[in-house]
Formats: sequence, C-alpha cells, structure tokens
Amino acid sequence: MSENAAGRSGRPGRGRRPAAEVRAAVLAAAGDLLLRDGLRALTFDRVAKEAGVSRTTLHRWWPSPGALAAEAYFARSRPVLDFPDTGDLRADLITQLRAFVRWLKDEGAERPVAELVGAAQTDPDVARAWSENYALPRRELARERLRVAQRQGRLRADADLDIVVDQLWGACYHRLLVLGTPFDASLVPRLVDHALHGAAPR
Amino acid sequence: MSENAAGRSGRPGRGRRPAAEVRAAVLAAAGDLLLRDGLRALTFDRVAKEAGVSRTTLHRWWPSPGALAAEAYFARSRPVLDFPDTGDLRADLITQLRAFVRWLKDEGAERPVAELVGAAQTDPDVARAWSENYALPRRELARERLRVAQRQGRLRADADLDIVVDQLWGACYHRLLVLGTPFDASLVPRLVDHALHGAAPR
Amino acid sequence: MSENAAGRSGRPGRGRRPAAEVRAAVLAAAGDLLLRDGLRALTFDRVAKEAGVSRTTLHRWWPSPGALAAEAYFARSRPVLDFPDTGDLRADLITQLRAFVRWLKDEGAERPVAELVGAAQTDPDVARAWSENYALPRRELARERLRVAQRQGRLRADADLDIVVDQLWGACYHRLLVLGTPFDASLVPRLVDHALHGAAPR
Amino acid sequence: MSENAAGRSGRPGRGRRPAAEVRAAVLAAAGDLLLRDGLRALTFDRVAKEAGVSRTTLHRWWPSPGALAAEAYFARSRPVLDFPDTGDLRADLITQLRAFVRWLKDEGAERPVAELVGAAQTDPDVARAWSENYALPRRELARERLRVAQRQGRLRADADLDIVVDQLWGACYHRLLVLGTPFDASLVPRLVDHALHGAAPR
DNA sequence: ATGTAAGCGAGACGGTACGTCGTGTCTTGCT
DNA sequence: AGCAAGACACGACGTACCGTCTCGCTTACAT
Repeated sequence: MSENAAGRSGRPGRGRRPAAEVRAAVLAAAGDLLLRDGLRALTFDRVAKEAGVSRTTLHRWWPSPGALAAEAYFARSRPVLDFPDTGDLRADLITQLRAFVRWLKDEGAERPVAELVGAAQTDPDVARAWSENYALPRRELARERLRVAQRQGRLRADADLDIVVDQLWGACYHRLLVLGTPFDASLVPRLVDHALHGAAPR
Repeated sequence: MSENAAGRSGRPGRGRRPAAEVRAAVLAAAGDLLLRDGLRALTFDRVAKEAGVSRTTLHRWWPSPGALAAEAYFARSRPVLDFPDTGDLRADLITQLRAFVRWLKDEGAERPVAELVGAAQTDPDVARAWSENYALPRRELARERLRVAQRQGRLRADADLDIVVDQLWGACYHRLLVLGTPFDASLVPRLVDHALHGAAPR
Repeated sequence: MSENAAGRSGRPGRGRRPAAEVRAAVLAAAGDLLLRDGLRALTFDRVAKEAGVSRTTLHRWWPSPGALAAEAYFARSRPVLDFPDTGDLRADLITQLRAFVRWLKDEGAERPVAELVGAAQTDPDVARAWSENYALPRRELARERLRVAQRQGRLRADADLDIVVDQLWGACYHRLLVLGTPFDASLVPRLVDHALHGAAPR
Repeated sequence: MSENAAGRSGRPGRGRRPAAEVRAAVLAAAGDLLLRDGLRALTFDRVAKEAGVSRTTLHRWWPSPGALAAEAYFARSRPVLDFPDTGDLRADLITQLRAFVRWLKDEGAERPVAELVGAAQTDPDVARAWSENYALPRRELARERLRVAQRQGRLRADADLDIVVDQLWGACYHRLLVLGTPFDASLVPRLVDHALHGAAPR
C-alpha cells in the first residue's frame, strides 16, 4: 500500500509534486506505521522516511504526529456508519453495537482506537480530529435512532437518550480503555437488554 | 518523614540520602507538576529539577515518567474507596457514583485521570499501575456490593454484574475520555435508574 | 565567514545556521577550552555551551570529544611545517627541531600535544586525526629532507632514515610523554650531533 | 586468575576481609580487565564487580582507575630490569633494547603500555605511578650502564648520556605512541649502531 | 509558450528528553 | 575497625524527536 520513494515513478526526489500524491503517500505510510508498530512509532521522522516525503511537508499539513495518525486512521477505516432502522429497536442496537465491537476486534482497530483516544487526552489536535470525524457523528446517529424509538413509544418518554448511549458504547469503551480487556461480541445482546430493561427485578 | 533526616540540612547534596526522604520529595514534585502543568510536563528532567533529586534516581525507581505520574497521583488521592452498604442499593450506587464524579470534578482529578488513562493506552507501565492500584480494586468493590444485592434479590438473578459496572462507570468514562465532556453529578440518579430499570417502557 | 550570516543577528536561535559559521564557533570554543583547561575539560557539553551551539551538532560532525579537540588544535596551530633546505644538513635539522621544541614550549603546545597523543592511545578517532593531520605529514617532510642529504652524500648510504627521524623527534617526545620533562631547546644541537656522529669515540 | 565473588571461599560477601586478600583480588581482576578489554574498560565499577569487592574499597586504596591500572600492570609484569654488563657495550644495549621491544610485542604489553602512558598525560596519579615504578628506574639503570662505558672510554667523554637514552628508548616509544607502529626487534642493532656511530659519513 | 511562484526534497540547527555509565560521597549492616 | 552493599548527586555521552530554517529544484499556473 505504501510505496517506497524509490519506486515513485523514477522521478528525482526534488521539485514540486502534486499535493494529492504527496498526501496519499503520507497517509498510506502513516496508516501502515500505526497498524504495524503503534502510535508511538508514528513520528514525523519515520513517516517522512517511509513515505519518501520531506518532514517539512508533514509540518505544513499536520499540526502533530497524533493528528496525522488520526487522519490516517480515518482515511483507512471508513467505518460503517449507517444505523439500521428495521423497526425492532433491540435488534437494531444489537446489530450496530456488534458491528462496533467486531470492527474493533476483527479489523485490528482495537489498538489504534485505544491509542488514538489515549493520545486525545493529551493532544488537543487529536482530540478535535477524533471528535469531529468520529465520536460526535456516531453519537448523533445513535441518538437519532433512539429518538425515533422514543417517539414511537418504544422507549420511555422520560428516558435520557444521552445516558443510554453512554451506557451502551461507554460499556465497550470502559473495558477497552479502563480495564484493558475488550468487550466480547457475544455479550452484546445482554448489554442491550440491560440497557433496555435494567438489572433490577421487575 | 524519615527518622534521620534531621542532621542533614547543612550537608552538601552529595552522598546517600534516606530513600524515604527522596521518594517523598519526588512524589510531591511529580504530583504538583501533574496537577499544575499536566502529564506532558511531567518529564524525568523536570521532576528531578523540581524535587532536587538526581535523574538517575528516577530511572532507578520508575520505569517511565508515566509510571511515576501514576504513582504520584495515587499517593495523592488515596481515598474514596469504601463502598457504603446501607441496604438501599439505589442510594448506595448514587452515593458512590456521585463521589466518583465529584472527585473528578471538584478535586481537579479530571485532567490527570484522563491523561493517565490516555497514557496507559501506550505505556504498559502506566497501564499496569493503573489497573493494579486503581481500576481493578474499585471494580471489585463495586462488583462485591452488587453481588450482595443480587443475593438479597434486589437484582435479577440473571443480571450480569460486570455489565452493570461497565454501564455505570463506563458512562462516566465515556463522556470524559471519548466525548471530552465530563459527566455531571446531577445526572447520577438518572444514570443509576437507567441501570436498574432500563429505558424501555415497563 | 559565511556569505549570508549578515541578516541573522535579530533572529532567535532556532532554525538552520550556516554550517561554516557553526563550525568556526565550535572550533574556537574547543580550542580555547583545550588551551585553558585541558583535554579533560573539553566535553561536548561544555563546548556546546561555550560555543552557543547545540550538542546535537557536535555529535553530527565529530565522533568524539577527542576528535574535536584534535581538529580544534590543528585549526589553531597550522604552521611550522616547511622544512628548510639550506644545503647545510646539520643547521637545517637544528633549525627544524628547535622550531618544534620551541613551538611546544613557547606557544603552550606542550600540554595539548601531550594530551592529544595520550588520548590517541585510547581513542581511535584521535589517533586517526593525529596521524593524518600531523604525525605522518611531518615525518614525511623530515624523511624527504634526509633523503636529499643522503643522495648528496651527507649521510651514509646505509643509514636508516626512519631511525634517524625516530631518534631525533623520538628523543623530544620521549621526554615529553614518558619522562614528563620537556626537551630543552638549548640541547637541540647536541641532539643533532649525536644523531649525526654518534656517541662512540671516533 | 581473577576469582569471582561467588567462589571466594564460600564466605558471605559482608564483613571485614583481610586487606591482603582484597588487594590481591582487585589487582588480579584489574590486570585481567586491562589486558582483555583495555584501559577504557577498567573502571572502578567493573573491577569491583569482577573482583567481588566493594567500590568503596577501591576508592580507599587507589585515587583513580588509571592509578589502579598502573599498579595492576606493574604487579603483573615485573619486567626484567637488570641491565647486563658483559663489557661489550653494543651487545649489552642490543640485548636490553631487544628485551624491551620483545616485552612489548610478545607479551601483549604494547597496548597496556601505550594506554598507560597515554593516560599519564592526563591523570597525574598515573603519571606518578608510571614514573616512580617504571620510567625513572629504567632510565637510571641505562644511564648507569652508559656511565660505566663512558668511564671506560667506550663513549666519548663529552657524550650526553641522557640524550643517548632518549634516542634509544625514545625511538621505540616514538613509533609506539606517535606513529602507532611498534618498533621491530630486528631493527634494534641498527638503532644501536646509529646511536653509537651516527648517520653521517665518517 | 514562457516566466513566475508555489510547493517539494534535502538536510542542518537549536532544543528537550531519554536512558546509560562512571565517579565520588555517604549510610547501613555485618563480621 | 573495616568491608560489602548499595543509594544518591553529578556530569557526560549518545540517541531520538520536534520545530524551524535555508537552499535548490521542479512543476503548475497565470500571463
């Protein structure tokens, strides 16, 4: 996926190259690095070398290695964002959460996601990129689906939809980030049931 | 703090100093730095300078600046661990979660906690320190309280207590780490009610 | 010294400075240190500080503090190399050796030279710098002068010119390095006479 | 030759040990290190570890690692010091110089001697140890032999015996220290002849 | 089509931090 | 009393990044 500088159509390294080409090479190299060696290894130095690109260029386009990492990750893993609405809220939630959990587990997204959220705690650029490109859109999507259900009477009128979202996705993140043991896909239905019906006896 | 730190004042900085004295100075300086300037500023270099301690010593006792930060933080925020058991599960959960949320908000723990959990995603030493000294004990405490409630029939027999914990604390962490907007203490009762009774109509 | 050092005065220390300017500052500071405080004091740390230069830069250009010391010394004491040929071998040798001895004594070269040769025994970089820039060229010059004399019949045909060189300059170095008592200029004629006519009765 | 701390007669490492035993272990370990890995490797740290001795002890008895190295070397290579007097000055000089050259070459003394003389240029303790234990006694011995020869008329009355010594031994040291190419034993007779009869035509 | 300027590669420099090693000093505990 | 063990301050080394800057070149765009 990432192409070595040498193989770059035989051109001498100097002179101006189309911005698109440069950006593509950078994102490819950065994505490779992130998946292969983790966020710590994703330094401007290394990306520049692997992408056959000048470090100057990286500084021009990205404010920090973390920001580059975030963008590289989004460019790679356009995740499935559309939220199904089959009318069956429980089924839809299970579908969506299971897709989320499986995306983490099966596509190797666990480490990059954890590392990026981790970096966001310290690097405002990463935080912004993460929020704008990922967290907020997903949250809004879920909220919208829940709002529809609430209007249809499938959720209590006084239910706090934000809290529901926090409980569902927060439970997954909690294990990933705080406990270090990712959420298992097989538990998703129980998670949804707990969110819908609670843990107390009826 | 140390039993023979007394006669030491006039001496030059060379030679051996009691370990306890040094450790205390380091943890104090590290804690200050963490709270004042954040985790990024907590480097061995700076801690050494502020604590009047040799950098060598830091390397001897802590594997990474992050690990030192974690320990410094624990040394400072020991408390808040005992889980009440008044017999009223809902009230106890609210008490405990509210204490957690307030600890984050009112004692300035928000940033350090977020940064430490963030660093744990990348630095295994921080991860270990965090798990052993914080996450796991707290989790166990909560689980134990829920187990009692379950035995008393106040929670469904088939409730998954781990999931309940993930939903309650995970919701708080979710806002803090993923959304960047800390959980508000006034929402705690609703959070607990959602966990106990769910969002679906009865 | 550099062609565009002019407009640079007001700028902050960051960014690139002309290599020549930096090198000059480094060599000046290193030479000062070497002469003033000796080779032990010539550390990268101190040179960097005194030259207003980054330590990184020193590592980039010199493999070891010793190597830097050697170069700094050569940059300062270029001269004294041309070997006279007046036709009078004895006089020429005396001239040259006396210049050597006086250079050591009068220009404060004794200590640096001794220290550099000393360091060369342990630091291959110093050894190489010393050989290439100093010892070998000088030796070759002397040998050449002796070769001419030998061709003119002023030295025995079977004389070993290398040995003659070793005896003349070696005697000086012997006192300096092994005995610690520099050779006195007034003894130079006797030294040359001994080399030419030996110590045995005719 | 050097004995590991573990094998040291089964004693626990603590408590007082006879000084002689400690000194012997130290000198053995230091000598090994010097010959095996060179002077740079002979640090107090390493000697202490290899000799099963406390670093404190080394500081008590030796002012610097160099001084220890020097003493360790002398303890090991009690060199043949007695100067023969067969009546034949030329033969005696050849014998003695050849022994010197061969000692350097055949017994691996080249590197340690060069390194010690090198260190002496910078470390006054090494310089003193070297002078007192080696250079001066040897010089005196040679001078004495030459003085006898001079009294017997085998050297000119006006010959400067110090210069003769400087020329003979200085030639060897010159190659070793300044040129880096040790003197060859087969050249010794020519060296002596040059010293006795000079390089000029009779 | 041609000149100009925008943008790139290369790479040096200042700076901060890390991790390591060595020295000299000091304390403690054992023998 | 003397030694081993070992902690501490200090200073230096070597490395890795980051952010900044200069230079030379090439292509893209505007004229």
